[in-house]
Amino acid sequence: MTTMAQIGQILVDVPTMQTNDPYSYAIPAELEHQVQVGMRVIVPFGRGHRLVDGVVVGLSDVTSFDGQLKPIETVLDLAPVLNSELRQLADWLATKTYAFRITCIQAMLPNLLKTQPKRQVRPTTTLSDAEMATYFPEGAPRDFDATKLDEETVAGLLKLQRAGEVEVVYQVKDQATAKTTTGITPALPPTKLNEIREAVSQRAPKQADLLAFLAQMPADKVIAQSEARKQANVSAAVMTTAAEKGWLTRSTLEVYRDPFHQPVTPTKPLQLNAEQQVAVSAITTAVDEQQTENFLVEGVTGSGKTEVYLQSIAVALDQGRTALMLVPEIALTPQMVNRVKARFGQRVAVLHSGLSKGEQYDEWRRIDRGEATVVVGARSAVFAPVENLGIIIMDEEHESSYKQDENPRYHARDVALWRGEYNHCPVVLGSATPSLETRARAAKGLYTRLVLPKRAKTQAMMPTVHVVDMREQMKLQGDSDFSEPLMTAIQERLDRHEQIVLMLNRRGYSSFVMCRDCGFVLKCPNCDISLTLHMDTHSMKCHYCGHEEPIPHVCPNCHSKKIRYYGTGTQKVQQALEQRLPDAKILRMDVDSTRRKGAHERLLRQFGEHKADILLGTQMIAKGLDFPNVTLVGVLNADTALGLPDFRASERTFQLLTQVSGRAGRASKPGEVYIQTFNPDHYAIQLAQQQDYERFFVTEMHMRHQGSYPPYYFAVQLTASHEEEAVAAKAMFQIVEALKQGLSPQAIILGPTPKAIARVKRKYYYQVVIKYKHEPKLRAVLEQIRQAAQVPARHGLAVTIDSEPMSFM
DNA sequence: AGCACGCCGACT
DNA sequence: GTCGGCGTGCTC
Repeated sequence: MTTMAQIGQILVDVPTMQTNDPYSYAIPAELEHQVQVGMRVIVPFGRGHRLVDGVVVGLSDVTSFDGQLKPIETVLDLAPVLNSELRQLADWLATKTYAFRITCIQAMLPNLLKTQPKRQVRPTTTLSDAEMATYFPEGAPRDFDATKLDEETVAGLLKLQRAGEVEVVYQVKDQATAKTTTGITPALPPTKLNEIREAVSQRAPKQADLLAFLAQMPADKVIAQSEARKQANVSAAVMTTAAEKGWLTRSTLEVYRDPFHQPVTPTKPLQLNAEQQVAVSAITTAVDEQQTENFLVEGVTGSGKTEVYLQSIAVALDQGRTALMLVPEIALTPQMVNRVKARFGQRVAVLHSGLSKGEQYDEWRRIDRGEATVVVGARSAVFAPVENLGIIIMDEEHESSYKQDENPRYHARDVALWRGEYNHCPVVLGSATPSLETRARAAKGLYTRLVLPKRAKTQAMMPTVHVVDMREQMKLQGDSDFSEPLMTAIQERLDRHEQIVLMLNRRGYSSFVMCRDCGFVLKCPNCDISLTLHMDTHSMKCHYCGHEEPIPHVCPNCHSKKIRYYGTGTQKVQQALEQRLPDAKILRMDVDSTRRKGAHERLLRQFGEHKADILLGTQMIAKGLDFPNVTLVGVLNADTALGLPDFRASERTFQLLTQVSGRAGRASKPGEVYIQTFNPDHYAIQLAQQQDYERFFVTEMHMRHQGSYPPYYFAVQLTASHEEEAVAAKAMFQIVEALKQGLSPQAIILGPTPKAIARVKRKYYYQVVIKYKHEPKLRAVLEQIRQAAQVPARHGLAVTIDSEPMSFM
């Protein structure tokens, strides 16, 4: 071995622009053999002895820093948690998303690997009884978190600190703990154990059982005590006796928290149809040849995309490579996971937010150790530490949940493409309704387009889609959530014992209270949006900050009693439906009814078992569910999304309607879809009715071209927020000034404007959007804005940069 | 982020 | 004259 490095380059966990580059730390002799690049460490940082955590990103013998180096305090890991690929990815991501490097690294690691820094205070001398009683009522040392203590205590403690009577100590706690259980191993050779067994008293049959069990155990194997007890059929007491008598030794055994303990029945690859065959062979050729060829697999629900994915993955695995499969969070139902597990068994690891932190960590370790070679997960799984990737799949690539809406504001698709290039492996993007960006890139030849036209299974007929003009319905029967044609169709299904899915766009978005006399709308005192009526709690709630107040019976503005609900929420629709169809069983599924863990799956299972006739829900029902007995799908208000001030409104509406239509009519029963709308002539609705994605793509591309929107232009959105509207507005005007100065005249600057919902959680939001084609100075200008935003950040001004935002709202 | 240093007004 | 407010710069 060559001489060990003397200096570690550490990215400290202090997200600022000045600490975005690594700092040099001395490696003490006793840590020389432990420290490796990619490990987490604890280092002293700043004056005093504040401890922070950090990540080793380099080792060297020299440094350009000419001051006194501080030594690394502790090494937190036994093995690196970030390999070379992920370290490079973090750097790329930081540049791409204008985020701090350490923030990117944290986004890549499981939550449990985040340390918890803690401050404590303790007396340095003997304090008076009064002081002890005031400041250390529960003894010393005590936690010192200035944000949680009252001002008086903080001030008092700081005073004592200045006087040198107390000191602040720092701790950095590593949360990463593996779950353990007691393991046992035979302490004596089998012959000896058998001897003892024969000598043991007749009145101790259980001890004899255990001895027999131990005798047949492999000598060097450790098994869980609980497992041994089951197999030998003995109690814990017998185990303890055996340990005391020296027959076995106990040890600590590391176990995984397995989130999917239920057994799955293995499946075999299905017979492919011609188009599927073409797709699989194109993809697997790229896998074979280790090419960074990327694919767009276009196929409607039931066209057999998943089978194409699974068989392509199988080829990668056969070559000793690994696979990553990304799905939207909402589609990560046990149904989906089981399908992959059924094909690849123990090799599959699952990563998503439904798992506990411990389970996430364990799945992550199984991947890290190479024990799992197929990873299925939501957005952040794109950072899974799989090595030697042979294929990356991203299902439902158009889903907006692939974009993270906090720092780092990355799109999982971009990360997937980066990793595909790094690993020389194909990336497969799949969707029935690809995002315009992706479809446009396929048109340019950047992705190979593979189309799966038919329904794979029974050639089930595509559903008939009816558009119901609600303006006419209004004239005919007044204000109702249900049109006549839809009600008739529902009744038919009920008579035939078939099932119905009804979708309401957006949770209670329009269920606000309005005064019919003066038009007054009850709004949240903290946020700039209407409060939503919740009949379950009999209160008005704000969906942004959670503010809650009683339902008004008198208008606060004009004191009229005609203050009523307006618009529609799932609960109100459910009530109306129950009234009109007293015999139908209705299941409601929205953010409120699925808040509890597992509620989502439970509701779906109930519906699958036909314990209800009608499933009523928000967008979430449009995705990933597959019930053969559903022959009618109704969209109650197709327009809500259309009216939003967003360039993607049509795209979203089209995707949603197409997707939900796919829920109707599987197997042998033909399906019908009713779309209720006030805009029956809108192209997004018309083309969704005709299920004509290609024409929608062409039409929408034309609209985007007209409006200079993505994918014709790149876009960056900047937001400034502050408790005082004037501060946020002023900051945004200054930003716009800087942009105008720095950018070329070709750059289109939209704004500054207050955001569509200008006030959320007591803060005002202002934004600007830059649309551009070629703007070499953009990075420099944005970095300068980022730099300048640091000073006012101390006074609560938050500036965010979102490259390629999902919407301009 | 969090700490010290330094510059200002209000107090013993 | 000093205590303590906050604005600013720096942390290997």
